[in-house]
Amino acid sequence: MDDVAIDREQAVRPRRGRPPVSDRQRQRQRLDISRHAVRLFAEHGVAATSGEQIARAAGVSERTLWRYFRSKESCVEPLLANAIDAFRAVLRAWPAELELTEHLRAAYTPVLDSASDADLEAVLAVVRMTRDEPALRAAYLMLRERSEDTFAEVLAERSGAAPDSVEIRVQAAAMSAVLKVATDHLAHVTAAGITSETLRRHREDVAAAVELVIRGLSDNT
Amino acid sequence: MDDVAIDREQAVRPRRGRPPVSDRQRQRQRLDISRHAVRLFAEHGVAATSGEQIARAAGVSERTLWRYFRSKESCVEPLLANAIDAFRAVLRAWPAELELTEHLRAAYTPVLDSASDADLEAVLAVVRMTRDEPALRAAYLMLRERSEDTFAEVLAERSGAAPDSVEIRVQAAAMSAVLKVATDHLAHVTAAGITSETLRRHREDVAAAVELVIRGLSDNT
DNA sequence: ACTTTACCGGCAGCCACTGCCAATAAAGCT
DNA sequence: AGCTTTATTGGCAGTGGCTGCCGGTAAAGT
Repeated sequence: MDDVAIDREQAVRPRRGRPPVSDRQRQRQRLDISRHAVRLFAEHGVAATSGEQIARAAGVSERTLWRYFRSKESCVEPLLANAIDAFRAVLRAWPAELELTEHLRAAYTPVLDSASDADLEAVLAVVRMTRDEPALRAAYLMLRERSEDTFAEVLAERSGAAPDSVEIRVQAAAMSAVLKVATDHLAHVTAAGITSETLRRHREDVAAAVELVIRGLSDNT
Repeated sequence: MDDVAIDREQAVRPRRGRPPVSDRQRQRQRLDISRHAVRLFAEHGVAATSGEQIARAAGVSERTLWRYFRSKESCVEPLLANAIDAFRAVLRAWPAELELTEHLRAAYTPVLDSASDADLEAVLAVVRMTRDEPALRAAYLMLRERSEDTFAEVLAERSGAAPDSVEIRVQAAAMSAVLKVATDHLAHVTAAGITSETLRRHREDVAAAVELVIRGLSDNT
């Protein structure tokens, strides 16, 4: 009765050897390394931080570091991805009866749900670094683009259009672009410190701009 | 009387040694290398193409190759930048009395002005490759973001707002996002060959989407 | 205990990329 | 025409990011 639940993949069927590390734990490990990497990047710069240093700081061998990350710069991904996921989660929770602006104003806060303020500070530090570190900027832009898929799913569900239609893709990309500009701005104005006022203003900016973009694009044809 | 004209830089003052290569010629050289690199990337993939191969194909030493490009993937930049510049030029030529949609419909053609059709084919090939080559995608996204500055200048001049204001940045980024999606789509549908019908449709898509984005965002406040 | 499966660390090596230096090209001056 | 000056080029050695490979070990089942 317990190994009958063969739904997909290899199901629960009793396996033989050592079980693979759970995705949960793997992501924890990646996030931990990410925090160390970002700190080192901020302290000494990306070029002056070696993979060996990151590995030592995180308490793993260099070999395993390269198993967890394909490049030095991609070490910042887990932290940034968490921040972006926070917005994706808010978007998914968008109730049908509400205008998007209202929902964002009520639910969107750039402080990560389960993470500490230190992570938010680190994320903004990375965004600030992307100004002078092209490799970091590239990694950041790649992450932002990946999030467009989720945006497209939600927007498609709302409008009834296909998630991979050009119209939906355009809306998702435009929304992502708005978030990028707003986040860059937030990173810039918080260089001297984060205040609740700047965060409030950021939420307001995002809510207003996203609404305008989506309204403009969905009034189509 | 002839070395008095010190306005800025070194002016016209008769210099002594070998003159530096003109930017014109340097860009020609970069473009030439770029064509070879893209061809090799398309034939064997990025990973299987070495810097030495690119250098040999372009007829320069490997050392000078690295002087012209900071990374292997950035060898695609000149070709892509030309294509993006074509749109920037169209945008700059936007006459005051015309709606943006009308202007784009009339003036925008993704065929490069002074370059051959082979270059357009190569550009679309690169965009197609970015689907499976993350490094190329990253380079592509970086170029697109750089073009946002020019977009912002033009849009700022139109609306009277500052080019680095959040509103203008949002418009420029959204416009860039629209172009990105439309270009990805064009690259996808032209995989089997370019027809004038697909190009016409592309122009139509871009004109319509850009207009909607800008209209939505500039009706602000 | 024994087998099986998966993660981990060390080692050797490839290659992208850089610093350094000698060689050469292209200009002006005498 | 030589000499001087400045800039580009190419070779060569070295660094470091990153990978393939392999043996050791952990965690499961039998």
